[in-house]
Amino acid sequence: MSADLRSTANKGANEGAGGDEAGGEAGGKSSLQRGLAILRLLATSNETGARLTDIARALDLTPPTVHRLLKILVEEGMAEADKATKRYRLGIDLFGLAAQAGNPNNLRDICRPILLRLSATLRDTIFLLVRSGFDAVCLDRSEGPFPIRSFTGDIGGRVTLGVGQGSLAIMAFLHAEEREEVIRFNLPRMQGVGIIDEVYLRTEIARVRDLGYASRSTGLLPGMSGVAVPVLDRDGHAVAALSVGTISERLNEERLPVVVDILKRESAAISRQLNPFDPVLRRPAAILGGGPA
Amino acid sequence: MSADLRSTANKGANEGAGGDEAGGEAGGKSSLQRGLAILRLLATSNETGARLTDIARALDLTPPTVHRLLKILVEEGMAEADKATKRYRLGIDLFGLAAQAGNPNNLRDICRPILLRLSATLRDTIFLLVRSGFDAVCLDRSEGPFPIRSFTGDIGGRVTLGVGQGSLAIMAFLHAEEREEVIRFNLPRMQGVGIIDEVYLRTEIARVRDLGYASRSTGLLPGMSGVAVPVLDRDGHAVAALSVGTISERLNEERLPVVVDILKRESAAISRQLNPFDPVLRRPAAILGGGPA
DNA sequence: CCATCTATTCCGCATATCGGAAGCTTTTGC
DNA sequence: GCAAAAGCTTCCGATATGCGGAATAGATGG
Repeated sequence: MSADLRSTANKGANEGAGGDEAGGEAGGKSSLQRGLAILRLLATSNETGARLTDIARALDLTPPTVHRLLKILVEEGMAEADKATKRYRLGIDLFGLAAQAGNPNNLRDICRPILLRLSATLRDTIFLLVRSGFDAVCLDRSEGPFPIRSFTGDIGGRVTLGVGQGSLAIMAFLHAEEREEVIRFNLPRMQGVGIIDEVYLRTEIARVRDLGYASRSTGLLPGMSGVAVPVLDRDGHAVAALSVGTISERLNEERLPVVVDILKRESAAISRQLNPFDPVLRRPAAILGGGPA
Repeated sequence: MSADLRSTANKGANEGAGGDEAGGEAGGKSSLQRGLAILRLLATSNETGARLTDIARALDLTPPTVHRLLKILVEEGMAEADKATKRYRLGIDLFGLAAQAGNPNNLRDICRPILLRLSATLRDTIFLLVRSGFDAVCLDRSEGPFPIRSFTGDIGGRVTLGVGQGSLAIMAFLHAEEREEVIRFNLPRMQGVGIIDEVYLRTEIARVRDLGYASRSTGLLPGMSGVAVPVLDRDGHAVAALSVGTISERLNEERLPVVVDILKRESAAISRQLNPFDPVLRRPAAILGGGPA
């Protein structure tokens, strides 16, 4: 049972009153927290949608409360009610919000064509990870055509920083003091999911720093492997990572250097776009060059 | 009955040419509304971030209130505080939410490669629009290399359904009764932005239905034009639209048929992916749970 | 070093929120 | 087709919750 990839990890540290333990589902007390809990719940059941009473039960709230909160959420565009099926889904307005979220320099937009290209070239799934606190978050993903895929990391999914090649690549290229902070905080969280031994972790980090990429054959899943390179800012610190997830056979001694080479080249391309001298013109923009298709 | 239907009515679309209207009014009354108002405000200032007092002033709230709400939002991962600059930004968790939002059948994932390909082929900006209530929402976008671009529609942006080629293409292929409902509701909203005349609108819709694509030379912006095709479900009703926005010169009599042809082909490809016989295997097939790439 | 602005804490008051109960609608079961 | 069950929505009083003024602490800048 692996760690949770979903965002449910953030249980508030505030367990004030005893209250009901049990499921410990959700919530907090403020209506804002409850509203957000509803949104998170909807996110997990968006394919089918959730009914009002389902939500109430899952979050241990009463129907009237859920009704009132949902009404607000719908009015605000954060949720949508399918009148026909009486089911609620996340609202599209959230989409507009998130298009801006946690996306420094429009990293996602910049990287998207590159991800597409990489997944087509390498025929494997490519991930774009960024750091968020003590986690790495999957900012984007592009599936390759290879029939066996690591499903790892839906967009928005989190991993403990240091677990997995992508987040290891990020960690290796953080500021030294930040890295120390992360190691200190994350070591306890890694129990059972990855590295337990601090010495080993530090050795790995040093190796990644040295090589410029992360690739450990002993993946979390038997038979699966990954290789990742950091995306560096102009100071040489990681802002993100490009990661390939595939079966171990496809990262053998012969192919690995090729993949690493390609990844590094694309990463450098991203860095270049991230650090233009003039931050305004981010696109090449060949003036008037556009002939008919 | 009636009351709760007007989901999308309140919020103005944010597409005025650069006119960014300060996030909007006071949050309302409930703390949930206020919290969401803060998120929306953060979305408009994400590049730079917003300070606590800025938010307080913009939303007409007191600093303590904003402070408390922000604290909750940060705890819940919906906002992030840059301790260094004392500025708040949207949190990455929003990203995880929105990856699921308003995205039936993972339309976005399916379409992304196609958008990329289209923008590369046509050298213009391609939009993917879906219907949301009485609006069309930009679900994705891929910029083409042509130096002059239609600014229309950031991701998440809304347009009144019926205004613009993309939303016209959707409207033309709705269920008849839905279309009537939309027309009735939207006609008043179109004053000044587009069609005012119901007869003309109906003529246009009929033409689009007939031709299978929407392309009016008289765009909203002088000199700019668009061409769009619907993305149909297996019943022949629109679930989305693919739209090209460019300058009128690039959609002349010679090129237009070519573009339309390409668009139609890609749209059909999307429809095919949308309507697999087995709706289950749409997802890549998760193998176990757990680790990052 | 003081002046100014901002972020954070505290606390009493009032209001917004909660949930039980009951009406109303839709679905289920027969 | 009817009765029963489940779900959705409205109402309303009690109370917890969130609000904002005032005060404190921290940052900024002259």
